[in-house]
Amino acid sequence: MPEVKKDLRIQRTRKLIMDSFIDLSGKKEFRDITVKDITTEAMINRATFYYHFDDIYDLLEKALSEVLMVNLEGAQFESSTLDEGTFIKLFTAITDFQLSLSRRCHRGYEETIARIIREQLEVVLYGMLIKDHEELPELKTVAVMLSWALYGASVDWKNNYADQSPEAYIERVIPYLISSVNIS
Amino acid sequence: MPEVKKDLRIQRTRKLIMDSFIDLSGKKEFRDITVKDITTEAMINRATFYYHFDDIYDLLEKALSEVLMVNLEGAQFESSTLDEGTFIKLFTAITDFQLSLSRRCHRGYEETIARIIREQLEVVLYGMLIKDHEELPELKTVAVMLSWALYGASVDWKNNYADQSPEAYIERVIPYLISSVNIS
DNA sequence: GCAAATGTGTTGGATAAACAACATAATCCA
DNA sequence: TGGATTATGTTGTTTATCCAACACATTTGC
Repeated sequence: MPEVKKDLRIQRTRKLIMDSFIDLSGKKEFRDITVKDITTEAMINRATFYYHFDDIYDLLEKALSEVLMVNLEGAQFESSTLDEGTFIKLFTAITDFQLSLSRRCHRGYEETIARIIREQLEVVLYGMLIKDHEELPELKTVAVMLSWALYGASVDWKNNYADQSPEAYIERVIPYLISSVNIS
Repeated sequence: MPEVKKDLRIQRTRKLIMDSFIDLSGKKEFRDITVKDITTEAMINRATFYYHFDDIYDLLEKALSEVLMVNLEGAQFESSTLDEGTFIKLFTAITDFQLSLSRRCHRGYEETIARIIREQLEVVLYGMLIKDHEELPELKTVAVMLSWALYGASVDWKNNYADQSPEAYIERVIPYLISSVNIS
């Protein structure tokens, strides 16, 4: 579904850049990482960086999207519908992702990260919803709302319930969530 | 001294190939490694492999040379003359290298490996000899003989003295070696 | 405060590397 | 054995990447 660029050089170069960036993120804060650092580490020319990304924020965005997408694909959302089990898996994928981020200091970019997570969630959720129903504009909105809900829950879990497991946190709520939606 | 190719693409591609080859060598025997394996792992086109290397044996040769050269540079031969200390360091560099090889199964290529080690040694030894003397054809021959001597000693150590340290093995002999050379 | 140094983003021309296609050689396995 | 599959090298064309140079912003340190 993401338009796959096939030229091996493009795949390889993007991988080198992303890997270098993730590697550097483990060593210093985002605001201390320069394009020069990344291209030196990746052994590519700086001009080549700009061939693939608008700037370092564009890279941040795409790198995070990709990492999150890998997490989500681990939940095999593509082959499943939106039942309780996949709902829990989605939630833990988000919390896992946020945990891995918190170890790599992206302070000051919470807004960006939040948007990335929500946007990806939205795509995944919509993909699942149209398996049970048909393609409707209303389902787009449902996906938007559920993505905000899941993201908000992950923030709440991190701030107030980090002592219990993400699974426990979300399982606890699901029955009430379903009934409250059914009522309306 | 090795003609340094400056284009970043060349450096990067060679590194990718060499790293992939060394990586694969840790997983399977040399005779089971195909060019396809290497290029797939390195994410480069097979034709590009042949742009840099004649064939897989050429790669074996250059990869081994490079690894050995790194070992030898660790001994800082460039800044030193041929005294007892550097002699011992050279010897341990060789035995270290052979040990690392024995963990990666290059069975059937002992001849190639032996030649690579001797040729590299010869270059390094000659570089040291002309610091104490001047550039003479005779010193080339001395370098040849010493390189054979050191290599032969490393084989003997591996076969018959592996229970003692390389340092002990070679230190033990150096006094006799020097006097026997002085006599003649 | 102001140089000097370092980083950003862009360009045009040169070149390494991808791709696709081919012929041939080695390997597999029924 | 023999046919199928897989690996080896090679080639012409296309394209991604390099390089060098540029103008401009940001940071650094005296």
